[in-house]
Amino acid sequence: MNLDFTYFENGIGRISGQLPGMPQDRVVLNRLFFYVFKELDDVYNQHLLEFGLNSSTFLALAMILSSEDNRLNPSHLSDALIASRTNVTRLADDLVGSGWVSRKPCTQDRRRVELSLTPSGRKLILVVLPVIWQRIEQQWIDFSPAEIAEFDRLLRKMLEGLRRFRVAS
Amino acid sequence: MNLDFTYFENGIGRISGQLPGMPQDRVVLNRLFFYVFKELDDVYNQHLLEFGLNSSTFLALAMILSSEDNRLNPSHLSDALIASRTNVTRLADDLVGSGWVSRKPCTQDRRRVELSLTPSGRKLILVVLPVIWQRIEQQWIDFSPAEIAEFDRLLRKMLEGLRRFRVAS
DNA sequence: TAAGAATAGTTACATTTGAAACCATTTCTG
DNA sequence: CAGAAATGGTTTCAAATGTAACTATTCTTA
Repeated sequence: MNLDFTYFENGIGRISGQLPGMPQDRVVLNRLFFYVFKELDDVYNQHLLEFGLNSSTFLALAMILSSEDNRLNPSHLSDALIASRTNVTRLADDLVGSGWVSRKPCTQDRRRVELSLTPSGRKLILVVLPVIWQRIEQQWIDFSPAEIAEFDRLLRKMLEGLRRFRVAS
Repeated sequence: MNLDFTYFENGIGRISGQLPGMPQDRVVLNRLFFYVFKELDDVYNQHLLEFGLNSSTFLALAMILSSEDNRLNPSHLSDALIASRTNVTRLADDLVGSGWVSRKPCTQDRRRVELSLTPSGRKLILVVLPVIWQRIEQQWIDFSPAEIAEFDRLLRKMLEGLRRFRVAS
């Protein structure tokens, strides 16, 4: 797949020449976002493949590791991953099937389930995390701390703008 | 689906307290990106629904409109949309089925196909574009021109960092 | 405290998308 | 110029993910 942004930019430029009223810089910005996201997702899935993981399974393991007492409900995982509960059920099936996670009923609330890392799952994520962190540092190596802080600020501001902008449901 | 970023941030904070060496600000930045993207995609799909469109069909119509002579090959569309040729075939099927696009064989190169807007497709996209532009302006209303320019610069810089970082294929 | 509402997880079904294989055509190259 | 390689489009198959319906349990409230 070709990830050349110029196809889009040229098109947008031609429309802007024909029709008045396009907020061109912001249209480009929204679209640029798709390109960067696509690349980000692809690149990390590539890097995780060598460990038998993808961004969902990796993040799930990391979130269970980060939980108190090594226990996490599927619903919380669903929130942390921005994934449907359906998908988290399936994800848990996979992780249990791979022997990285155990699934036990919760005694306090019998509707719930508790996901925990098995020793093998814990070992895996503790190997993978430092490798991924190193690569994240590589990825951002040309950014100054000030640029990183500003990027963070702009992203959160964009998120707020989008939420205000949601269609009422 | 809950789009609360704090689930992730809390988890990442706990891991950082346990394991040394996490570039926390950049880890958060990468993840924040997923959240913003998800929201962006959702919101615009919501807004396009009232016209019977989604972000793919909308962008396809816009790209054909922007093409020279109102003609565009599926392959070019695939590049502009960052979508597989498989998917563009299907997209074209839909658009032709809805009566918005016509599909004709190309006389110069008989491997190719030419997608053009029908009068009805042209009418639709000319109605939708100004509406969407207005909403994009709303979405970005709190951003100064300097912030927009800086955001653009940072996104392109991030894209470059990611491309250098790709696994050799 | 009993009935209704809400929550947790799963299942069945549908949607979206891409990879790989395939055919037709065009371009490259020895 | 003939065979090999590349390109354009489609089809087949598979992977990923979501919605809605469903069961079991817990919470709310009249």
